[in-house]
Amino acid sequence: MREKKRIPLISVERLIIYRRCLLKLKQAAIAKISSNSLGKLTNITAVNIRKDLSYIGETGKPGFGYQVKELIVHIEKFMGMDHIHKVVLIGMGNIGASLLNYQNWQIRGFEIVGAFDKDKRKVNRVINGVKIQNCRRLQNFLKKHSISIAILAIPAGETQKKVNELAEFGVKGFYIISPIIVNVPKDCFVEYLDMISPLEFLMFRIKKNILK
Amino acid sequence: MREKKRIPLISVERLIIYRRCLLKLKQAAIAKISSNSLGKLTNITAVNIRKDLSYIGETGKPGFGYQVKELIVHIEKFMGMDHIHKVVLIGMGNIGASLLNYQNWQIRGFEIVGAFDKDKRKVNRVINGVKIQNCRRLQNFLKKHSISIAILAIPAGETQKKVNELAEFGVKGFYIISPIIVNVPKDCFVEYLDMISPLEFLMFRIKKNILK
DNA sequence: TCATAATTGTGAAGATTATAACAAACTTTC
DNA sequence: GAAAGTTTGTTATAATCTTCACAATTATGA
Ligand SMILES: NC(=O)c1ccc[n+]([C@@H]2O[C@H](COP(=O)([O-])OP(=O)(O)OC[C@H]3O[C@@H](n4cnc5c(N)ncnc54)[C@H](O)[C@@H]3O)[C@@H](O)[C@H]2O)c1
Ligand SMILES: NC(=O)c1ccc[n+]([C@@H]2O[C@H](COP(=O)([O-])OP(=O)(O)OC[C@H]3O[C@@H](n4cnc5c(N)ncnc54)[C@H](O)[C@@H]3O)[C@@H](O)[C@H]2O)c1
Repeated sequence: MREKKRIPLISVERLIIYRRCLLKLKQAAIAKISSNSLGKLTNITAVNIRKDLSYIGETGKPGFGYQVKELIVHIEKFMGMDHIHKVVLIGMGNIGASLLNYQNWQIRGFEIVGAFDKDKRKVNRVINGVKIQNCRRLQNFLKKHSISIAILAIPAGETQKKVNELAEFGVKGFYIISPIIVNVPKDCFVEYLDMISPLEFLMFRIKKNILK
Repeated sequence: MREKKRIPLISVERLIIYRRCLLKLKQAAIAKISSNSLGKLTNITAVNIRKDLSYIGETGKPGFGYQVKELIVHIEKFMGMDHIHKVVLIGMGNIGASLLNYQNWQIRGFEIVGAFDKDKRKVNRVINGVKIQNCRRLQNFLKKHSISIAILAIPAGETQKKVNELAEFGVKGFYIISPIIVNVPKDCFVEYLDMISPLEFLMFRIKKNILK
């Protein structure tokens, strides 16, 4: 038999959407769903969904569909969401504070265990039960709690510097909330969030009348 | 001659990145750049960049590269960023307030001209020079300023309802800042921002050691 | 129980996107 | 001003991703 191809990353991105949607179904006490119905809820074609799910192993029953709870577990297992991952948050301005106030971290698989800022006026303030710390404590904190993921919500101009520093402290994953692209050491991983570009993209689609 | 193919939307997403990067270069008084250097700055291959740019017409000079300022103008023209687009912001919680406090709207091509919340305690408060209004005023406001784009930063459960309402008021573009997928009328456009999924995706890549 | 309907999983085909290869155009250097 | 070096734009090729088509499996209902 030919070797099974690795799942495309774009399928993984959709798995995240499926899971998000399935969690809502579970909450609504809906026990089963077909690829067709899930497609209606996510605006993804049914066959695309089935193909995506086929990468993570058989999960459905012909003539029936998918057990919602089972499928959630299956996706989580595949994605390595076997436990709550601890992360630190750097930069407690508008976005940093918002993220710290976010109420659904657990369900998404994360916990913010440390919040840091370089501004002394913000240090020691408590947001949503987490005390903001001085950045000087970062190195020790990361070591003590063996954290390897950081969310950076600081000005774009500060970001590369901070990434370098954190990489030295052993951070392997960076989630950058700034409109900037950074360089990371070869064994590190980085993802970006530019909150404005989807709006620019939307504008373009409206102007050119591209409904997708 | 064969008809020129329409630009792929994925190329448009990259155009947005190029522009963002070029604006920084311009600010740093850098006048020219090659596809190669731009590739280093954006982590996109040079040939991919040239291909993307070829969709919007010839813009570079062989043996030289691109004029930064020219290229910015060219991209903006192509994308229809010929003026500042006015948008309204619905939901003045953590994210809504952050967005209203964002300092670079103009450079990204937008202006938030109205902010709305249903919570009476928030109404009439002023953030960054914009007074928060009661949602009841939405319809008139949209009409008066002929706004057709709304950013929704309200709880996921409220979003579909609000979209329906806004669509009736003539809004054509929706930027949804919630982990939810909505239905819009056929002639409407929607883009999403889920702030957490990139982090889930990052986690997956770390676990499976996928450096991209 | 058997026919009919629903639904999955997947190989093959089709569509889209990225990369390679290279001629043409421009710059720099001697 | 000719030769060498850059860099673009584009065609051809390769890789990736989506959709089609359909056999296989399960549920439903007469
Ligand atoms: N606010 C928005 O809606 C919005 C929208 C789009 C993009 N962004 C981007 O998100 C990022 C954060 O935005 P924001 O509005 O929260 O900014 P902000 O200015 O409100 O907060 C930045 C925080 O980072 C802290 N900081 C700065 N340098 C630091 C360092 N080296 N180490 C630790 N902390 C440091 C500051 O003290 C401040 O508290 C920025 O890059 C911004 O461009 C924000
Ligand atoms: N805060 C975060 O970091 C974060 C992270 C990920 C996702 N999100 C999502 O972003 C959205 C907004 O998050 P937030 O933290 O700003 O929420 P929030 O609760 O702080 O703010 C929501 C605001 O919307 C207002 N509102 C509610 N219903 C409304 C309606 N029908 N019309 C007008 N206003 C209404 C509320 O009064 C409130 O001011 C949510 O869907 C949330 O899940 C937030």
